[in-house]
Amino acid sequence: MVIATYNVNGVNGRLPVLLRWLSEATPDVVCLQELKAPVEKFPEKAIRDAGYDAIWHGQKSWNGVAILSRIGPPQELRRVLPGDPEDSHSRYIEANINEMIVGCLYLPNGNPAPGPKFDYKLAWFKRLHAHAKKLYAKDVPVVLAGDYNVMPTDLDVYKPERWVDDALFRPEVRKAFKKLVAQGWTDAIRKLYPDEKIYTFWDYFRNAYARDAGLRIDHFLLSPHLESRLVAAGVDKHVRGWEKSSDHAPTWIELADSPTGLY
DNA sequence: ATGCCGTGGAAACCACGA
Repeated sequence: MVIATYNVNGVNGRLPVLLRWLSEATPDVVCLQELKAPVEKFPEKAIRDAGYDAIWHGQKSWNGVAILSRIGPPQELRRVLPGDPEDSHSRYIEANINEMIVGCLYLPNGNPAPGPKFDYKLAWFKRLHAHAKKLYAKDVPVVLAGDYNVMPTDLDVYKPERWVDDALFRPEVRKAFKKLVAQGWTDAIRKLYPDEKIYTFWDYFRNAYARDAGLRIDHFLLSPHLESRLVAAGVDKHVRGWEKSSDHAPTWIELADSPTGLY
């Protein structure tokens, strides 16, 4: 089974790219971020025609997350990260798919830092930490996939010294990610490739993609049930080179069949 | 060091992204 995460940067503007990648890669489950579309403008029919059931949580102009599946309809568990009734951003959606919990998240960018946006990012991280802890305690297969807007280590940035004061790389944020993983989660890409430079994002400007001036900010955190089944992972980097591409590339993991064969 | 590119929405510019 292949699970992917892809920050599409506008699901309607990128629809041809998304559909092309879906037909080429045929992932079983896909977490999308940055739909940039209200709930009623989600391209449900095109996604369905591509063979996917979907749930989504959008809002006008910004944010927005979705979970696609071609192995059975995602059963929605929640569409809000608990802990702040005032939070109006659509940044989290969670589903049960064949006895596996899939959390799709779009963590706030946080720039400029310091400032209210950075405070919001850290607060969101704290809520994610609390929720992830509860999910972990369920002792069931869980994957938390999405755009974390964090480069966990120096290896995840083309030029770390340039990013030390950025909200994606500041010590507080790296520490928050580390603390989250320390609950017992596995960073899937790093588990398989502990020493390799692997990026999931390249800026649109300054020729970043051609220079491979990238960042690794899209991650999969796996509970122990799924970590034991992890057989492959990668980034569909070439998609970033397509016309009208998002600035992120689709990132994926492959899991061996479960012992029960259910998922 | 920097929004240089790109999106969406409103209004012919602005907010936002990483």
